[in-house]
Amino acid sequence: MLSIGNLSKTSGVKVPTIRYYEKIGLIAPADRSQGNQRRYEADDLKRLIFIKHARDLGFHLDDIKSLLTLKEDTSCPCSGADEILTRHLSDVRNRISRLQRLEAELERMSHCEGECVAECSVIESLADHSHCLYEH
Amino acid sequence: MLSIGNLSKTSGVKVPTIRYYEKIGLIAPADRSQGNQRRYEADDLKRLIFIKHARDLGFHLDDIKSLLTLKEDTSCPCSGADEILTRHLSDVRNRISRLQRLEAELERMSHCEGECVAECSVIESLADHSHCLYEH
DNA sequence: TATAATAGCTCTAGTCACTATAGCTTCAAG
DNA sequence: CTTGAAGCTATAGTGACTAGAGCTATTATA
Repeated sequence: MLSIGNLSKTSGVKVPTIRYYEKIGLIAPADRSQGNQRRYEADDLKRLIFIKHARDLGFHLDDIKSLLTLKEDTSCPCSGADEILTRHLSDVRNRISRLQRLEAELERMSHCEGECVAECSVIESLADHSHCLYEH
Repeated sequence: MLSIGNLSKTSGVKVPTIRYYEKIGLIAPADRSQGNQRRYEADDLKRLIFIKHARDLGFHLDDIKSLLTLKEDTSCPCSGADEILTRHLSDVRNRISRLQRLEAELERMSHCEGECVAECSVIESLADHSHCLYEH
């Protein structure tokens, strides 16, 4: 039997976040002690670690909910899980390439040599889109 | 004299977003027509394009506010602008490398070959952190 | 000039995934 | 038995918008 504080320490998920997950129905309402405090078991910890792990990997709570449902239902083929992952992976790749173009742009803008703002390349670049390397 | 709709079209910033920017003080309250509709001039368009541009590059509104202030004050040296940019650039680089580690992890997890969830590598990977390549 | 469609107005609430605060109660250690 | 840490609920705030309701103004066409 774990208190919410211990569950938090063991899982790495903050206490208010655990309560938040309960509130939105991502985890089941916890059992309560006589004094109305939450008490958890090993299974709850497992579920929370799964969630933590998926969040660290950037999955949305919605997708995590779906993954947990798939996990529960041992009969159902896992193509659903694969689809969620594939979608997420392509999303991540998208974000990477957008950020890399951004990086190039920012790199190019940086290291202003002007002394006053009138000559500041940073501000000039931001003001005038036509200097840009790519469309955005 | 531009209506908010035309300002929106020309700048690429959505109408409600323009009103939102006014509300939070990022742009000055617009002049009004006799019928109380917002009317804009060339300078307002310039400022909005600056903002749009900086947002596209991922700057926070707070930083954009600072950049606009620096832009206004033509006397002040632009090291402030350079600092904001440098900070943002390192933030972008951070995000890129985190996403790349993520990508590797997701790639490794993907293409589940199991038929039922008990064998699904995606779900298994999420449940068991010890399979991971890096700490997260 | 009349009318209808489009655009604009304000205000409130919702999004996502938490985080912070206030004011209270319970628990565990000494 | 006391004290301090941990727990409880409920509400509000974050960032950067977005959506909706219910109204008014402008503009294009008949």
